[in-house]
Amino acid sequence: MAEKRKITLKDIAKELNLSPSTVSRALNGYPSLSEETIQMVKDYAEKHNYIPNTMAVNFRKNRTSILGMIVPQIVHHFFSTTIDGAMETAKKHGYSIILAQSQDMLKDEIRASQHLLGMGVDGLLISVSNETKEAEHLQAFLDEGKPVVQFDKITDYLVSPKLVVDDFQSAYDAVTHLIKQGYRKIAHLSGRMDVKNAHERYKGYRKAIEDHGLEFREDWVKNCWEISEKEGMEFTKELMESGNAPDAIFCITDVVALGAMKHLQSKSIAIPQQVGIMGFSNWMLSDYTSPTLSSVDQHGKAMGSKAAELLIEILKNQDPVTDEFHEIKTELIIRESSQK
Amino acid sequence: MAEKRKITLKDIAKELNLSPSTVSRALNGYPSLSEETIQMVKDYAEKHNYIPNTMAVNFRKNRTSILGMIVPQIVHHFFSTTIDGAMETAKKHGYSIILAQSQDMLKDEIRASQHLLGMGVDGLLISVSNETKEAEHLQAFLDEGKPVVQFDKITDYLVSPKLVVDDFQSAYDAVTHLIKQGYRKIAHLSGRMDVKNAHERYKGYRKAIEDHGLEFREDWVKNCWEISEKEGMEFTKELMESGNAPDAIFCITDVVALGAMKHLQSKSIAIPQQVGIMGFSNWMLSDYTSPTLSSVDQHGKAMGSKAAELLIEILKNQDPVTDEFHEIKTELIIRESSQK
DNA sequence: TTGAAAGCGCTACCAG
DNA sequence: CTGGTAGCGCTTTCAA
Repeated sequence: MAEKRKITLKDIAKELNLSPSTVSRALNGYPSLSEETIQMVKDYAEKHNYIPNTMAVNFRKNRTSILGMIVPQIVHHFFSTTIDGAMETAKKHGYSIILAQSQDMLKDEIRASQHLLGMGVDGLLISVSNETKEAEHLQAFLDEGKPVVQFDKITDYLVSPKLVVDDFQSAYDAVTHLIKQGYRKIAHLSGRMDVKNAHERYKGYRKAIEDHGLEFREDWVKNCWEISEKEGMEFTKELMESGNAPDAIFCITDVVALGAMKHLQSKSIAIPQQVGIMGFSNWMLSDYTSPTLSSVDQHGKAMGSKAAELLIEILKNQDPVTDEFHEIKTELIIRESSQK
Repeated sequence: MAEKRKITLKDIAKELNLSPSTVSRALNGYPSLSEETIQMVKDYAEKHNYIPNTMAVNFRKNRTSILGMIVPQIVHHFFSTTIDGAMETAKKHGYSIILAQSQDMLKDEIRASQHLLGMGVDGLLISVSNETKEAEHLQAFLDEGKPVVQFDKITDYLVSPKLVVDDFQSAYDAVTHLIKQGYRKIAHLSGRMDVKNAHERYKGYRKAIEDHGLEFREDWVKNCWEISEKEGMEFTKELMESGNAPDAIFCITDVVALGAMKHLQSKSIAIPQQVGIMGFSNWMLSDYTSPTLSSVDQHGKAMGSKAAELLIEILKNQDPVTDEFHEIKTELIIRESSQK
């Protein structure tokens, strides 16, 4: 590989009989320089294709213009949209993003945090794993003066700006929609109750049921651990074969809803006529299933974008990291599976 | 934000009455040091939580241990799996990845390349945009001694290792499967003929048709430009309403196949009985459509992983960048849409 | 086995 | 308006 000797600031200075400082200033647009000097330097730099050495600049300024971003999984429609949004905004402000994933395991999240911290990222965007019940590894960022912004899956163990959708309200609205469609016996395939989003959705579900004078039954709530299609199938089977079959199911996320639909269809139970289904997250595939799946869109791209914006704002203004909450509006997407 | 003063190599040296060089050597495991010195330094570093300043190391060594990766889109099942694979392998070798997307536009690809080059990445993994018909912006990496590895969507304008699936053979096999199922009038919703993958698939389709003595008709080949569901619907409509309706359609990718299925279903044409459908790429949703969609899995994760491996290999051995081809095996996934 | 010292490329402070 | 210069933290010769 042919290494091409790169021209440096000093080279330009020597060639132009200027001092390195002057050249630096000219290139970085400082005010107190004569027009002609600036032009001369810029012309020369352009002509000789000068590229500043980023590593030297980073080193000197003690910053990298790189943000770290940790999500549970990259191969996941919602998270990939948040990444998309974060990258777009980061780019706009001259930042790059180094990605890492936790696979929803604390061990991996800690490893990734340390790696990113070691890399010298300027700040961190994170959606924590299901297992994250403490935040020492994140506090380490704050201790080094590097701000952290949490989004979607958050932990209260870290004082930092937090960006979420209103899971409670979204679930409430989704279930209310089912009720308005005439469903009366609504079950819930929920998630782990120690995971905040899941718990909020559960509360929203329950509140909607109770506000509308419907019966709340413990045995109509099933906790999915892996949030998988398989669990959706199995719990739906349990529900339907119990003495008290529901006439609608509100699912913690679309993949669980798919499992529910698969089971019902295998038993020739008509969706939405006999049983209505509501998902959550609005995965891309929800529009392609048969019947199409009603869901709640979380506007992942907007969320990623906003999270990056918050972080960059803190970076630019050297703001202190505070415990503020921000909300992204959700959108109820009504398709076939929930319309009687 | 409370900045905590980080301890440096010099601090350790002073404290231990050693020279910085000795400390550096101790920490980096040089051979010619006494056991006790090494232990003393390591203990001290550990105890005082010494973290080397990556920026200084990068600067000094003139490398970042960061790989650049450019894909057309991140929010795309196949590409997100390649990213997953690349990240996993990169991590294993101590590399990080900075992502960028081209949105399938040359302009954005060039911008991203320059950005990554400026960031000082050690090498580049890229799947080029549809518009990439020259490679100056990629050659710039090679000119600086930074290796480039292309994967999936490649351009011949750059001499570099290339990693692809055998689109020709995969298409040939997929179409052959349709023929064996008894379909005789097979159409093809193809892509842009100036995009290599698309052209290869087209050739595979055509060869399979001809090898089995079936009729090849120009008007059974429709070129999709955006590779969208909408195009899938429209071209399928055209095909079905022409005098010569096909009895199977081989689609350039799954999303086009979904469009085809939507149109057929809107006309109550039975899949796979009346018309068989074959996709390509094996998007996650192919397993959830009704009927489920047969497709070709490209093993994206393996591809990303292998691409990273090739790049890191070059980096480690300082190998020259050569024009070698590597192949990832595909897998024909037969589901309902293609089985009469 | 260890130390001294140079220097990577750049920025920023202090002078003039 | 411009120059001189120190120094960021680390690695790596060269010398001892």
